[in-house]
Amino acid sequence: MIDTDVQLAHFVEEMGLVFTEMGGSRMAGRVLGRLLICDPPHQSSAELAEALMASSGSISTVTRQLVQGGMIERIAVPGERATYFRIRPGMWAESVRVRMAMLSLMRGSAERGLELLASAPAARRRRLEEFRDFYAFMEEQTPALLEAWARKRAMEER
Amino acid sequence: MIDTDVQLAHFVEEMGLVFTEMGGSRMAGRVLGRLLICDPPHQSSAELAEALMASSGSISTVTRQLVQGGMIERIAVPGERATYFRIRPGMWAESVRVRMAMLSLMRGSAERGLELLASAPAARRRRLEEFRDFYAFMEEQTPALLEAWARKRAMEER
DNA sequence: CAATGGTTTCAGTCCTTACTGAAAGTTCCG
DNA sequence: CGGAACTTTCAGTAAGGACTGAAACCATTG
Repeated sequence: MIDTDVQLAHFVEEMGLVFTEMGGSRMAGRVLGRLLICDPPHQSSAELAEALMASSGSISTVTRQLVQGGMIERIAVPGERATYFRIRPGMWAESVRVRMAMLSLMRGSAERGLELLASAPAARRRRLEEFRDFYAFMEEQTPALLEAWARKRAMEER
Repeated sequence: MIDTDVQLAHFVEEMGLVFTEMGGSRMAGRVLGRLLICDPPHQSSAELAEALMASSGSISTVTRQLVQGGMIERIAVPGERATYFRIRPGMWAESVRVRMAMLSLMRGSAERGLELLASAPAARRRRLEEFRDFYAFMEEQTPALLEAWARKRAMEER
């Protein structure tokens, strides 16, 4: 039916909004949304621009960001000028790894704070210690979480 | 020494930047940073405004947000007009719970997408299924993670 | 090597949202 | 109850970043 298209567009917009909610950019969410539902699973910049009614410029910047972030990848087809993009296999695990970098940013700040209070009474240091310990804990647990996900994936797939 | 103060201010600013990086607001990061290192551990709005060189207005809005998000709490002292704020015990676990709400937002979008492709071939649905499964998995694992953190905390403390 | 199809770059515009400052509101005290 | 200390509200401003559109760039084909 014809209004599947408009509903899919709606889904894409929703992804844009959810992404802004999570601190990302709207267009990045839209591109990912589109690449999640399109058929075939790869799209050229021009196709994305058309489908999302966005300028070629913003598609270019946002695809670059997503490629750098490991969320999507470029595909080249011999005898074609266009370069295509598709969801990168394993992108979800990758998104967690990216997030993990932020965890260690936080932990770093906590540690720098603790250095400043190196000679302060223990009671005053406690808040920062808990802060640091929490992010250290999260960082520590993340790899196991990703492994569990990989195992689950492997089980279900084959 | 006197330049501890300027270094602490530096820490506070760093927290502001890290927070923007994570999708929060700069001032929220500054307030949390300040509340992590200040002595005593509670501060009035006016004290925060002074220490952060911010307007009383922005302190008011940002403290409200942080209270609603479970990051800080209000303290009232009898016979005092000022209301004080301090880091809420357990704020780190709370921050994960807040984040978990976003996970379920994402899963919700994935599910709505899948409904749209209900009658599409399995190959086309696969990307969305992985998307949904991933966030479902994360949501599922989070409580256990928080319990592990709580246990660790309890062990070390007493 | 010119022409065409496609992508990137970049300067400028627009939109959003954080922040300010002043006025209004609240709470405690004499 | 009037006044002082403090906080919240709100309209307006400022700052930052996303997006556009046009021009430059690159690659493939005749």
